[in-house]
Amino acid sequence: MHIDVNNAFLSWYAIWRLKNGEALDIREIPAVIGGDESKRSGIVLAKSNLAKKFGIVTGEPLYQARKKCPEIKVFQGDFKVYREYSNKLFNLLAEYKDKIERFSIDECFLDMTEYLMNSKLMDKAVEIQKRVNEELEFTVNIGLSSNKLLAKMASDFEKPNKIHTLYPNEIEKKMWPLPIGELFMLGRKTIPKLYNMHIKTIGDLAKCDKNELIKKFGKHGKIMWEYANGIDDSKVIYKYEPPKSIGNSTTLAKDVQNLDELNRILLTLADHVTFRLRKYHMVAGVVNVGLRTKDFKDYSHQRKLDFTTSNTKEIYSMAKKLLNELYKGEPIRLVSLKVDKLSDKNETQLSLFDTSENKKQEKLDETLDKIKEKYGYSSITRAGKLGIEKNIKLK
DNA sequence: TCTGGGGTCCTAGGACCC
DNA sequence: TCTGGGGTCCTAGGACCC
Repeated sequence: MHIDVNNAFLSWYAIWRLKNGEALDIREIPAVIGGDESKRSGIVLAKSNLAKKFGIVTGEPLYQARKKCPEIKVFQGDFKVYREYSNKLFNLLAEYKDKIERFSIDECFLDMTEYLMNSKLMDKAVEIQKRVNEELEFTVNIGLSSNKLLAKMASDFEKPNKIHTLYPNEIEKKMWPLPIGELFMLGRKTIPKLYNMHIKTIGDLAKCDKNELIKKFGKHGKIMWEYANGIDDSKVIYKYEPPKSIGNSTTLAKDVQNLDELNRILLTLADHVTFRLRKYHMVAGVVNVGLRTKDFKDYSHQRKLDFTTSNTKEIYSMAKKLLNELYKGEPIRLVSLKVDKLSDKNETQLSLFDTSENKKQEKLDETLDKIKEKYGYSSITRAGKLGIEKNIKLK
């Protein structure tokens, strides 16, 4: 069973507004959840059903959405609200299954094999949908099938508040007529290539020669052929999986063409990334710094550390080195910092160079983290950063 | 006032080893 | 008798997801 919240960010924000005394339900008007245009993050993150009728799509710039529908209302939303409602949904679902794969903030898979066997699966889906409607006051689409890919494809059929099945014997009728762009894992780069090969529907793709696709697209070719044929043997992953990488990036309100300023932005990112890393009790083995120019060219440098660490100063020191190698002096739109090759702190061998200076640094991080946990992330900051943070936004 | 932010996985090429 | 073959590790870039 795949469960997908309809217009998640917008629905959840709408409910939260109503609970906080607002009269207008933004689900009933042409509305979107969007970024902040003055900070150059003005894109559509979610849309109401009425906004969808105007052809507004997720990910497009707000100004384009406004061209499609001049009276569109834009709301900024609130990530804390999303997390709260997401948790409510997963707590409700936990009453049905201990095995839940949280696929994203608003999507999950449930392994309902035992219900599939005694053909009670549809009854369960109806019951879950009804409870979500009544108790949580939003709607979900539910997809049912014999594997994850088909269940996910099914939940994407007609919306909102619908339950669909897509069993193997329904593939030809329900999935093959759809345009290839509807298939999971076919994105904006692959679709035009397939179109050039006169492959326009999922059915066209399914009937292709598998080996030809592999020759042309490698591993991805194999996956797209299998998905088009409804083949997927992946399991519902219900165990906690620690993150493999942690990163933060920021689009700057104005392009920056100054290495010192980029370094200060990087320090802010380093503070944030390492704070999150330490919250997971993990250490990193690789540091990656990326830049996006004003023409949307992305480039990055990464380097392995001689040791693993979660210390702000050490990560920042490497990040700074990488930025200095990377930066060629052009106007920069976005700066990113990512740590990779993560491992559990307690399972990591102590560095041979675990000096008293390192211990002091670790103590400093710990102390600052505690203050941030207790009084809020921005309760304490660096003197050198005061005044520049208006060009950066971090949640 | 044109184009977010956080992730995972894959590929290609180069360095280096035996 | 100019330059094999197999492997690992590392880095840069890109595709895709929500």
